[in-house]
Amino acid sequence: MKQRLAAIGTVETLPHRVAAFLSREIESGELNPGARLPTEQELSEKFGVSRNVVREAIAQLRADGVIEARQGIGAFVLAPEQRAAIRIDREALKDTHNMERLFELRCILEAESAALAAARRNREHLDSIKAALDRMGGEERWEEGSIDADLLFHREIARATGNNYIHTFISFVCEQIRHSIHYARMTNPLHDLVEINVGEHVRIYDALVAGDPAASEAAMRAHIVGAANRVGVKLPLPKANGAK
Amino acid sequence: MKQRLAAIGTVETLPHRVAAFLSREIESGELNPGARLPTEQELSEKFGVSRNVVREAIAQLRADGVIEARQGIGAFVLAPEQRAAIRIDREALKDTHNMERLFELRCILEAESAALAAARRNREHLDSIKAALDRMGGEERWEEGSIDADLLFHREIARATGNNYIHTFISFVCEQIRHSIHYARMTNPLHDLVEINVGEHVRIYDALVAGDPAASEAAMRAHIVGAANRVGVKLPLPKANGAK
DNA sequence: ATGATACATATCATCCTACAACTACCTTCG
DNA sequence: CGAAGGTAGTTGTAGGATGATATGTATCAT
Repeated sequence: MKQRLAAIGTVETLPHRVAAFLSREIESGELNPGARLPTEQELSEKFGVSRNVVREAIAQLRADGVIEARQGIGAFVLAPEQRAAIRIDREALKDTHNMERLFELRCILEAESAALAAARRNREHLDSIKAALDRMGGEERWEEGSIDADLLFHREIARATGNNYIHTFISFVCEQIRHSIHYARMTNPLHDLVEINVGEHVRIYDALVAGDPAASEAAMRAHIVGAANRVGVKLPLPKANGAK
Repeated sequence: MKQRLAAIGTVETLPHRVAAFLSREIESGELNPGARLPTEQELSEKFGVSRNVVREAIAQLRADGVIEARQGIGAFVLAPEQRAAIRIDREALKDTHNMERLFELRCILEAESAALAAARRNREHLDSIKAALDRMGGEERWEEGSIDADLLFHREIARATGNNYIHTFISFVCEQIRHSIHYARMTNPLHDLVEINVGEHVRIYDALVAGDPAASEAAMRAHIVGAANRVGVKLPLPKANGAK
């Protein structure tokens, strides 16, 4: 858990800061696709860092498909759809509105995945899910261990779909929401009172055991809407009020 | 478009190769979470590259949250759920089975997003979608320009949800599928015969204009299942056969 | 003997210089 | 006027040097 906290409060290394700066310049439109970045030397002078640091920053942007560097010419901004990775800005997570959007995305992903999981889960999957459920029941409050169990519960369900990409995406989104809640709690301690609703989880588990896709989807949807509400986010989903 | 091709056939730079090697070692389980990586010097000797190259590779892995470097100690492998970015291995895209999984994920994302878009789209959104639709209709064959228009069509619908994360995720998944199909076509030229079904797109657009979430979702789902079939992928989705 | 302090070591973080590889542009020569 | 070649600028790679930080060890006072 110390690891986790260390990862959250990551020290801002120099290359990271340079990359974040350039990334925002691109995101905000100051550097349009096709535009050429300043040379590495210019950047190193501008930021007051060595060329090495600039290179590490550029290497990161290039790995993400944000820019393309061509030897002898320079580095150029690529179109947004050419991104090779999805990366979510930590700063943006501090905005409640973005947390709402994340919950919305999560609801879309997890609800239907729950239906898939219900159709494909096997004994081993159910056992893993049950184990996470039991760990969660131990504590009622929104404690670290309880949150871990909660996330594990959702990851295990995602794994039961047998689709590794679904697992990756759901894990990622859940983790981003975790961070977002983490920030919200720091600025507003009231959230400490929030509890994890075990009953909602049990209903999801039961539906998965029964192998009922529709019930699993409905239970998952209700749970995520409930979870969002408990942290102060209202989810205005059309599907939630029965556009079946 | 030349840019696009250049990006696909990206020259493998040394840091990229080192990062890919380490990444696979972690993915395959040879380096478990918590394990310590060799020192930068050891790695530079092992791969026969300068320490600078190793550092750029490590910077990349660290930015993705795959490893965590701690000054004075070393670099350690993090747990998969701590990843800060989603990145899909290009090699894996060459596997047809993975393409099927991607289509499944795409269907989940886009179907429900289409419902959201139907509820929230405004005039400007509809115009953008229509523009993409018109571009697509010009050519019948699966040509580059037509594919671009197709992807743009889907991106514009994702944008109409008003949720930037949904837009990002859908764009990303679509682009991965594009690459996957690209590879499939190289090894199996038969796929050249595949056409884009304009009718399916029109049905989606009409439902969006009508502002009908359920119809939009159904049309989108049917379209993606159809698109998957046309490239030789069968989607066994429970929702597809009426688990409403 | 024990505990605390200081030192040595290992490792990452950053900086610096140099050269190689590549590209665009300009010059020069036929 | 055209083409070959040279030159400057930029990224790619190499290697070493120094600073910052954590770990382990040795020394010393109590």
